[in-house]
Amino acid sequence: MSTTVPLTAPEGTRAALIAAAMRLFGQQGFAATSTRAIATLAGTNVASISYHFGGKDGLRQACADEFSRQIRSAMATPPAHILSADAAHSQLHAAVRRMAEFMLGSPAAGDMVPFLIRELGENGPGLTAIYTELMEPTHRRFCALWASITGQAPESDAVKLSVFSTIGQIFYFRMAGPLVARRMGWAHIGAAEIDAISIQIQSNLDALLVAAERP
Amino acid sequence: MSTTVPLTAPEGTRAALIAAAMRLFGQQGFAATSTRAIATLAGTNVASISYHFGGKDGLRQACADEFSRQIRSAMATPPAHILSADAAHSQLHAAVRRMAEFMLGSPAAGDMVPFLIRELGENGPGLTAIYTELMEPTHRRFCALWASITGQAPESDAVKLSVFSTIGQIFYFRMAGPLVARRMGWAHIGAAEIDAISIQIQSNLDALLVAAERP
DNA sequence: GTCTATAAACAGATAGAC
DNA sequence: GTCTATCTGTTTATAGAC
Repeated sequence: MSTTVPLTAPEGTRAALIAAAMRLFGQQGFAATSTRAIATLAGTNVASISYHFGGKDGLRQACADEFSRQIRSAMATPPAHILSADAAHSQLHAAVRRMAEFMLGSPAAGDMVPFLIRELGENGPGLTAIYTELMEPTHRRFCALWASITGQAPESDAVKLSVFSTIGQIFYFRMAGPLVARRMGWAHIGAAEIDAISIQIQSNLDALLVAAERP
Repeated sequence: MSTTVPLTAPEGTRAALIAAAMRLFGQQGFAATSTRAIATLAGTNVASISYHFGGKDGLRQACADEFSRQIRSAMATPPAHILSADAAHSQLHAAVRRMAEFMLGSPAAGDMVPFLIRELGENGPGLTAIYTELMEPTHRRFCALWASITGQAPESDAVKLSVFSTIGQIFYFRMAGPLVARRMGWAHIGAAEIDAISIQIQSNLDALLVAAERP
């Protein structure tokens, strides 16, 4: 059913294995994916997995590392100096919108978002690297923007939980996508549907910000 | 690490198998769980799985059915007639709070919530039954309450997405629990932490309702 | 209905040729 | 570095005794 997007241009067996594993882990989950299937998709043999990564677990970790690496290079971290409330508001909106479109519009994200979702659902070992290198900085930056808007303390529990609430909506709509589509009467989740969800999340964000400004 | 709660009082091999499978599927996922482990935990033999359920897949479906059955009997569906905005507001708050505590405070929910989370993450076949028998009615009821409060059309896209946004937060805090705890500096998610999350979600709910009332 | 024993396929890891 | 062949253990499913 998924459009058979070709794997990333193979620059060596090692990279091909990571690309193949990321796709299959994301589609079927870690336990359900055999090393043989990975090797076949990568155009190589099973033994190369042990050679390059020490085993299936090592390949999983390598996928998580590659995930963090690609996302970090894709998301240039802006300076995020002290901002006016209005500027922070625009930045936060843009960031949330970008994340929503990235998470929901998988074609752009390739095989990485399904992999992340699986790893999150399975509480995989790769999450530690992804957390420290990607999630924690992102969340911290969102909190800083949030605080610039509402005047709250950036690292207060209230701000942290509010940011999690917003990010959580994005993740939920991604994970429960099929169920949401069914309830909404959507045949599938295309550009229009992603737009509707994204707008809803941004509207929710504003509602939360307004409430936080007037406590 | 998890407190070794005894399985539900074994009333026959069939029930014991379902209880054991629900726990192991929830803890490790479907693919990572062997039929032998299930049979051992259930105090029976592997062959009984094929006998009673036709195979591992049949057992998974039986778990999903049992899940829906238990939740439906636990959640008596109130009449939900036409309500004043205030009454609807109280009911919606109570319902969201109950769901949050149920989803986050797993001991009360036993092995069912982890199973549901796994099934959701894996997009398992059991979800169809769970959706039609549990999620759809619940979501519909929430929408009705929401509409009674804001005056919107109960089955409008805006209301449906708003309800999903609220429910989604609960699911996210459950799924990403370990990550959230780490960022919050929580050693674990106990009663106090569940309370903090629940209060946050209810506060978010109010913010969304206020925004919906004044468009 | 329950169980033991076994079948047949598959898993991940590795030895060793090239 | 890459590959074939193989080892060892495990998987689900089933045959057949009780």
